[in-house]
Amino acid sequence: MPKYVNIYHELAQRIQEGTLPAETKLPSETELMHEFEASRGTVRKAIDALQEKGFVRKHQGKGVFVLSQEAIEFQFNGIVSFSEAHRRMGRHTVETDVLSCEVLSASAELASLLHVAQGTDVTRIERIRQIDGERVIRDINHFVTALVPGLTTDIAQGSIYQYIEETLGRQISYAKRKIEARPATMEDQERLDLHDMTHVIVVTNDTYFYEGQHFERTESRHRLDKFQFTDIARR
Amino acid sequence: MPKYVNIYHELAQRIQEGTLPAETKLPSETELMHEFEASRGTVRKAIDALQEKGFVRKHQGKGVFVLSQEAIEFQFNGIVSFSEAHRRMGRHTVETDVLSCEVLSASAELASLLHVAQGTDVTRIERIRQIDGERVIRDINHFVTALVPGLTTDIAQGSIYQYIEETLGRQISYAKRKIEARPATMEDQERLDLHDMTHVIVVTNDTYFYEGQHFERTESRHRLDKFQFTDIARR
DNA sequence: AAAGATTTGTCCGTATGTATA
DNA sequence: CTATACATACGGACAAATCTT
Repeated sequence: MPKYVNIYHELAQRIQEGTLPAETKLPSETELMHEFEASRGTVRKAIDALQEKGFVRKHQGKGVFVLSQEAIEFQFNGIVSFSEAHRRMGRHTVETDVLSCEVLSASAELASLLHVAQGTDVTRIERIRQIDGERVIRDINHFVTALVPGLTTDIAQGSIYQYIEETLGRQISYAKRKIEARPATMEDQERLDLHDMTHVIVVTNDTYFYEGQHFERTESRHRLDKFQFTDIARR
Repeated sequence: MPKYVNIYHELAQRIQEGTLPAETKLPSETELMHEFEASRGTVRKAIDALQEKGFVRKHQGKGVFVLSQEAIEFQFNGIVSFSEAHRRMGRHTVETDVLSCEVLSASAELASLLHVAQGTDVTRIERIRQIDGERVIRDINHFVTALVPGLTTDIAQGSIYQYIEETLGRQISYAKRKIEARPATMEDQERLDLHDMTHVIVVTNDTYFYEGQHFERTESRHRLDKFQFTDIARR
């Protein structure tokens, strides 16, 4: 592991333990150089990483200050899958039913959305998520089969992202999200326990690999009262 | 301006102009060193910034590759105010009515949310946003008065963030957002044109200064069919 | 108010390691 | 195996912002 990563971990740990409390100043770069027997550039790289992750804030001429723990806890933005998201919340029963998992030929519309040629093989997966016994989320995934081969019902039952990253060894880079409310369709009413709610919240997700290939478009349809999205925006 | 920023701007411009098209490789660090008469570290810092902004992707041993224009256009995440957001969308009439702008004493609940002592002065602003003549958004802001002094109805009519950054000269660092659907309250029904819609989408926003001070909590209540949120998540 | 010390920001040059072609 | 390209690390110099004397 690179030296600056070790320094980063060491400092991050001190901050999380409280050895370096919020509002206090980090040792100066010169002091850290001596403590870790590293060059100034290496120490600076570690501190830059700490700032990137929201642990500290640098001020020219003043020093480096530890930010509040609260700011640090909010690092769980990024791409969050359904199961990841609910593990964080309170105790809930979560169950996934895979309704279908099939390879089909991309229509003109879908091909355009996924940036592939019409007729390209696409794997379509439809899943229902039950929380505490109620069917409240309906996920419809479309994967470019050539980029994400070997999908099965079994995999869809668990975490598809885990399969992509660990089994296929591909790295996910970024996702574009759109969140909006839409009138519930007939299919939504059939497959979800909507009670008398007339709308659903639709989260449209386009996900890209590190190399920039667009490999997925997913529509996630949520019952109004079971939807929540949390996020942190930096600038 | 620092040298690496100049190099960054120059390369970013070439990418946006198409002089460096997507999928192609950037000149190597050695070549850029000669072209810009800069050291390797300086060139690397510029390239790192390009990658941070989503223009390029670095690959050890291979080179630096320009990403698609589409990926680049999606840089407008971050903290987006109402008026900024609608300038981007199509042609719409947007009007803001300031219902109230008053300083009050923080209740126990509000004080806890804003991390201040109970009884601290808080400026409360309530605004209605009309799009194409329909009242569809209701914003309720709470600012810590000591941190954001001098707010008036006139300022609330325009952009409060612009006032904070330009007039007060303070830098906004990050915002925590929560998006969820809630049953419409009586006040929502009075002050918005909800027609028969029973729910609103509530965006709760907590905003922090660069120094880490929590200065604002805002609730933005949207009519279901006029809400849309777009965002890009990197990891 | 001015001078000096401290701390972070930028830039340079060099050397070596690691992944890829 | 060799060459290329990016990654890491070191050391030194000066600039800019801030704090102390």
